[in-house]
Amino acid sequence: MSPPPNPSQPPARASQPNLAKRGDKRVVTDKREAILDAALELFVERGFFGTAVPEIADRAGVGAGTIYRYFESKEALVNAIYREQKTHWGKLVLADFPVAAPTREQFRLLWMRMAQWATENPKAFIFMELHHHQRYLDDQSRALEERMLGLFTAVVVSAQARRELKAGPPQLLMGIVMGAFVGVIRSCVEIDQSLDSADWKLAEQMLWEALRA
Amino acid sequence: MSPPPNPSQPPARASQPNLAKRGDKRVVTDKREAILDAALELFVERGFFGTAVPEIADRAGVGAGTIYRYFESKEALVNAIYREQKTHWGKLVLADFPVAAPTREQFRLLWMRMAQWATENPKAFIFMELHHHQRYLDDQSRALEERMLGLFTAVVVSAQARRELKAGPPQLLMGIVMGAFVGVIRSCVEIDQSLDSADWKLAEQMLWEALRA
DNA sequence: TATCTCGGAATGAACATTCATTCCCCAACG
DNA sequence: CGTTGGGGAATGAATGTTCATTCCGAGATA
Repeated sequence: MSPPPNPSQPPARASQPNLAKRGDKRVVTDKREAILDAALELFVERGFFGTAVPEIADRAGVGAGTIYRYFESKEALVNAIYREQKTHWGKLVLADFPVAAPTREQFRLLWMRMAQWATENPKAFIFMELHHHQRYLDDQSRALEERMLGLFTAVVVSAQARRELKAGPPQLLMGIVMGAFVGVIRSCVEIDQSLDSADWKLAEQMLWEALRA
Repeated sequence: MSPPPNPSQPPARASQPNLAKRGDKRVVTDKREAILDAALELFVERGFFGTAVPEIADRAGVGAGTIYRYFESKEALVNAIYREQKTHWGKLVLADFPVAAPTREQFRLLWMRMAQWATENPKAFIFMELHHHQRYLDDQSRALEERMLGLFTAVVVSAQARRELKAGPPQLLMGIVMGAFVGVIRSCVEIDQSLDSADWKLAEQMLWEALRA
């Protein structure tokens, strides 16, 4: 019953700085980060169950055991990635959201921010899409998902109230937009080249025409 | 080296009718069908690697070994499902396609047929979407996919030539439409209730407004 | 030297697949 | 009409493999 190293708190954060004097967190973060990156890629390529933990270790350039110093289990790892990406995404997309702006502007902003983020992190986007609602996501991840969904729903509902969006189940409108967005990402990930900004604008225009009242 | 039963040819078809006099194929088909159905559901719920073969057997109400009388391997099983569904879907959606009709009509027809099929077989639709481009799909399945994609691309390109659809990469337009469609399906599978026809029409209208020139 | 992180072989559980056996159907026979 | 035997379908325990997780010795740090 001797307490094992606590994996939810990466070694360095728990102890005193074990790194170069200058408050340079990287020595610590590096491995954790490498693991997260490798796992993200592999989960996207092969799925959660299709990915073996030692594979993740190989790609991250660490030993298999090391993963368990940073994460309690494979499941904890996937949840960590999910939450980290979702949070990051949410912050970027919703930062300073112009609550009072016309819906047209709001939509353009959301779409373009999403496009930017997804262009820079296409794998991360696909990851979130893929793992959405999977049974290995824990309550905390689900709650996060719910919360973000709620934010978007509120925006949609209020825009509908102002008659700037078509009436209809908010779920439906959001499903269409998010689905289309994923479709766009896929259409470029599959070709393995990123969309140019003209294409993104075209897509934005198309979706707006779909949504507007 | 004694030849094992050939799994690609279900037992009954190879031998004399082993069933009730009346040319009733069901005794044979039943198990194969039950396996396909169970596997489809489980693959949708848990993914390919997340589903254990004996689980499939349980849900199908057969012994684990029986699956291997009908399919060479788990991989062969998933490919069989994929091809069967894709083919079925293609036939239904593209039957008597009105090549000369206005694009508006063509789109309405395609959308509504897809909606009907997906409403009747939501799991099948999600299955196809999920397994699309996975590495356990074999060349034959991929080729089928390509062929169907080609058909749709041709329709889009020719409609663009007639200036009835927006100009832009056909991949992009198709990605948006299919993505949005999946989004709609998801929005109702997740709520676990099927969309009513008004919602389907609304979605169709929205997407058409996105596409039209 | 004392402490702490790492790597990767070792471990036990779970899995896909196999195969010896059972079960079922029916035709032949008494 | 009841019994019996053959043949093939079905089964599920057994098999070898793969995997998530653990463990321990080796280095690094101080």
